[in-house]
Amino acid sequence: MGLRVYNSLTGRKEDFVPRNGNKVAMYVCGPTVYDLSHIGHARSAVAFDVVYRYLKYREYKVTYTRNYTDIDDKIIKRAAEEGMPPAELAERYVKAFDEDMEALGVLAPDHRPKATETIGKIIEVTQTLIGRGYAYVVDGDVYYSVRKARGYGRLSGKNIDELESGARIEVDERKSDPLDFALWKASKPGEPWWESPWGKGRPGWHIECSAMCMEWLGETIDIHGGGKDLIFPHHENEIAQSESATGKAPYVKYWLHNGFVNIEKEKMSKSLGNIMNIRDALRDHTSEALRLFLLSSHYRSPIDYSEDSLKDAEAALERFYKTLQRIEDECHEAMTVEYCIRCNPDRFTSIIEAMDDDFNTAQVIGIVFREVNSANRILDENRAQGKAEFLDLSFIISLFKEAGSFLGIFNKRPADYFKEREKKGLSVIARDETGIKEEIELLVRQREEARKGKNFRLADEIRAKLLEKGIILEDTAKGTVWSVKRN
RNA sequence: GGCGGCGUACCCAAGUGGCUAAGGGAGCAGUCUGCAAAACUGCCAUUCAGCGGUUCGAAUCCGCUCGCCGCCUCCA
Repeated sequence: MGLRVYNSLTGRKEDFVPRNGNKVAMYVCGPTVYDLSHIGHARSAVAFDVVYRYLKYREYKVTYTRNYTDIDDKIIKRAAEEGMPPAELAERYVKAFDEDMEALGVLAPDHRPKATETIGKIIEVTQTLIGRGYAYVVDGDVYYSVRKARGYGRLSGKNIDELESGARIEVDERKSDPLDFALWKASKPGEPWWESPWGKGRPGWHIECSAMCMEWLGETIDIHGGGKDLIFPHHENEIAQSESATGKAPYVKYWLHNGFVNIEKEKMSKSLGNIMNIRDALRDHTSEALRLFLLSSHYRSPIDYSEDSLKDAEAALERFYKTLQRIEDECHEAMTVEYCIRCNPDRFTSIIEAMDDDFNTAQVIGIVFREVNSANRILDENRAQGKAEFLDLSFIISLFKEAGSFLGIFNKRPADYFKEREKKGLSVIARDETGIKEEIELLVRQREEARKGKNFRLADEIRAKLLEKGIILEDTAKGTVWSVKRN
């Protein structure tokens, strides 16, 4: 059994067979950079990051391209509002997006082209479309003739005639059909522009992805990803453009679409005012908790973002890293001994089978936590019997490493995780207070003194006082450890 | 109106024809601990929105009903 993926084009899971041996060309629609990215962008980026990592893990030679849409109406509008050049605004949010991606542990794709760096190819494809009779020019605009496309509506399951009758599209008299869409837009005064055979103008939205795909990956590709909302019209239009420009079909062999992040069961939208930015979410929670939350459901299902979900994810992560820490402390050999992971096929292959089944990360996470439980059990037993049985533990460590390599979680040093956790936690209980750490540590030392003197009443008072502040104490063999309560 | 999806315990969430319905969070009890915490052990869905059908066998397939959501317009 190999990898199977759900293909939006056919509506079912299919065996994944790349077009050329083990080479995979993959393209994912990136953000339009006119504002900070929200957790919906995070979900798409993380979902396809896992796809990318897993394909490489399965030894495919993957070339992954994700674009930045750095020129469009929203960017121009926002730039005008802020009184800055559109290019500068776009650059600012490209940088912000990259920072967010790094925080989330999203690997950089092999190519990250910008629309504005691909104008030459966009013009070339547009010209080809005109030459082949699929597009027409009106007053410096160029439109694509949807009715000329073969198989239009196949991806989204739409029928052209029904689309037209129910169209809510503003009627532009210059288009010969309301369904036609712009490949090239003549620039209005004050807007950015590029020289073209049809005059000064800028690209339409859909064409840039077709052009960047061709430029960086080729005329046809294996995987194309994006959010579910891009299926229509964006991806439908991309297919029409690319296939009619190159004469090669299918443009994309496997279409993969991720589900939405909802807030209170409703889609995030500017009009509802319920957008959750990545950085706002990361103010109080570790980035790994956000990533774990995103990977705890299947990538195609809708997920509901809430503070509680993030807290649950954080609690789960703490459980994981506490266990890892225990192994490090109590059975260090397990960390260093090389264990042949495939020597324990039944426990290991279940994670491969889960991933092979359309990237079932939720199931893999379940398996990882089952192993967390085994590890703790072994450690308890070792403690009771005073011996270090590390072979099984080294298998578990290897399993964590393998799963972590394609999930992009579970692969920090425990100390680093707890450090980040502490930082986020402290910022919640004392937003601007400095010296809080010293204060806590002083109290902890005082309590240890009290305990040594068997003054348990004072010790308990100090513990209660700290708990009120949101600090939890744990008395371990190595001394008292404090941490910030989740909330 | 057209197209698509979903409904699994207190919450989140895997499982899509056949072993005891994963896992996380919360809760309850026990072990450990000065007491806690953590960890471990046990408990927590004879049942998968409801009804009917197919089948030796269904949470999983089919039909209907109810409820929720998305796309059809810029959107991850």
